Amino acid sequence: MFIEIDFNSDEAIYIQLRNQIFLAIATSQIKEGDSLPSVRALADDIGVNMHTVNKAYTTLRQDGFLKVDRRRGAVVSVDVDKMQSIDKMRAYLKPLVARGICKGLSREEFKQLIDDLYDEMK
Amino acid sequence: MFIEIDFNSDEAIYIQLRNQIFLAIATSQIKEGDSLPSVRALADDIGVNMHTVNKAYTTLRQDGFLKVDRRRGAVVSVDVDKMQSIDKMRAYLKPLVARGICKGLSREEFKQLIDDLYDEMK
DNA sequence: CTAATTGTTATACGAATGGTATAACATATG
DNA sequence: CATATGTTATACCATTCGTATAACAATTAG
Repeated sequence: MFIEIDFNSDEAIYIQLRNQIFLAIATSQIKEGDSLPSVRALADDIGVNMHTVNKAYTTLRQDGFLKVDRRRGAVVSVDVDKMQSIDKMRAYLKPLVARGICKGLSREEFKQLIDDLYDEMK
Repeated sequence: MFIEIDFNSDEAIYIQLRNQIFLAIATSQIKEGDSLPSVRALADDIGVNMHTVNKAYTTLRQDGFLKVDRRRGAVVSVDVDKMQSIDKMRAYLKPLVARGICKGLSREEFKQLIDDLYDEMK
């Protein structure tokens, strides 16, 4: 699989897992309609407990990235709600932009980062 | 003061505190060289424990936003290291951009958010 | 049909984190 | 000298994170 967990990170495992699934979807390594490994299989693969994977899947489902089909497992299915997505993103970005301004980052430097990351992923 | 804590938030108090200090510096409500209230005074003001404020101040100091002067208390003093700031910001932004791409946000919409937030703060 | 695998849920445990509560110390201020 | 400061230490409680079993219903494979 495409998952790499850093067990020495201060970031929770289920958060790392969630972020890497974001990344895999964004970079089309996983596509809409694809199934993810079962919680047990993935847990076994990356060497963590089943519940840790289940927690990642559950948050992804709640945030509208997965749907669970009894016969197909966890299927990538992204709910798109532009308004809500933008509102959430603004809330996430706000403290980061504030931090950046404090550190003297210009909006051009910020936008360059966005461009770089988009180029890296798409 | 300019601080408002949401005690029902799932975000840790010391994180909310830190973010609002970011915001206050970014919007020039607090300026380089200004002193922040003492940990005890601010704790008393917003109704939390001294140690919670101390934790926020400590992380702000470690991240180069404050310096502590024995005679002047916690003084706003932003260490600027462009390279390091950009590297850190890229790491913070990466999972957010991935999330945005999944939800169908274009890079223009992303940059618009950045512009909005900059306009709001500066 | 049977056995195995699936998602889901429940419970329990240990470790770490978040927040509170006192207390103490050295330094600086009035 | 008395007060307020930043800092540190300890203790306690609740919550979270991760792990460990276990069980259940439903679906799949043989």
